[in-house]
Amino acid sequence: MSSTQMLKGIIDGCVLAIIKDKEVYGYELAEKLEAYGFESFSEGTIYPMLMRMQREELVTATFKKSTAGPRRKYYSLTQKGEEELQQFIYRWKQLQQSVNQVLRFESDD
Amino acid sequence: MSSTQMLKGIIDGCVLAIIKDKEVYGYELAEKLEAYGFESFSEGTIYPMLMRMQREELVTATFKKSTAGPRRKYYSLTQKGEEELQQFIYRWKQLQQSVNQVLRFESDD
DNA sequence: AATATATACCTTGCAATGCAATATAGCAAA
DNA sequence: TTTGCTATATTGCATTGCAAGGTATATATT
Repeated sequence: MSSTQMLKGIIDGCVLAIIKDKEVYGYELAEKLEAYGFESFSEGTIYPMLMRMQREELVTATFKKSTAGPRRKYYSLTQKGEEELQQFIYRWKQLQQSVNQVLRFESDD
Repeated sequence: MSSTQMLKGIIDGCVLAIIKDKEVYGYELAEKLEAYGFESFSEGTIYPMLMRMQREELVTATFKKSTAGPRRKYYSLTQKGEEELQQFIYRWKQLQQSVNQVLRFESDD
C-alpha cells in the first residue's frame, strides 16, 4: 500500500478548498500542496485534475500574463464547486470518525 | 468525486487494524466495517483485498468449519502485516493533519 | 424430496485517478 | 547562445473499489 493510494479522492477536496480561498494556477497549487505536507506532488497529477474539474464545471479558468515566464492559467471556484467542497468536508469528517474509531481499539493493546 | 474514491488505500489500514484485534473471516469483516460507518461495502471489494493481502504476506489464512453454513476462511496478521499497519497509522496521522490544515479545522485528535 | 433462506467465498470486467516520463514554450541573466 | 526557472499539457501505466454474477454449504419449511 503506497502513500499515493491514500490520497485518491482526498486531494480533490483539498484543491477545491485552496482554490476557494484564492484563485491559483497549477504550478502555484503544486507548491502550496507541498507546503501543507502533501508529499510527492507531480504535474502529471495537478494538471489533469484541474482540467477534469473544469470539465465538470467545478472551476473556471482564465489565462493571465506573467512577468516571469509563460502565461498562467488561473482557476476559480464555481457555485457547483463550492457545493462539492461542502460535500467533501462532510464526507471527510465521517471518514475521519470511522477510521479513528477503528484504530482506537487497536492502540488500546 | 465519489465517496469510494476517498477510501482507496485507507480501507487497507482499517482492515489490518481489525484483523490485528481478532482473526476474522471475510463475511464477518464486511459486517464490522459497516458497523464502523463505512458504507457500501461489497464482497467484490472485501475478498479481492484479502487475497491480495495474503499474496503480499500481510495476513495468513486458515479454513475452519462453521455450523451455520460453508467453511470460513479466517485471516490473521503476520509480522509484516503489523509493520504495515504501523506505517499506515503514521501516514494516516500525517494525512489528517495536512487535510485539516487545508480545511482550517483545528485538529485536537 | 424439493424449495427457500441465510451464510460464505470467489471471479470478471469496468471505472476512476495518481503519477512518472515526456513534450512544448516563455522569460531573464550570464 | 546557453542555462535555468517558470508554466502548461499529454501519454501510458498501475492500483484498487465495486457491481454483477457464480458456486457452494447448512438449516428450516413445505
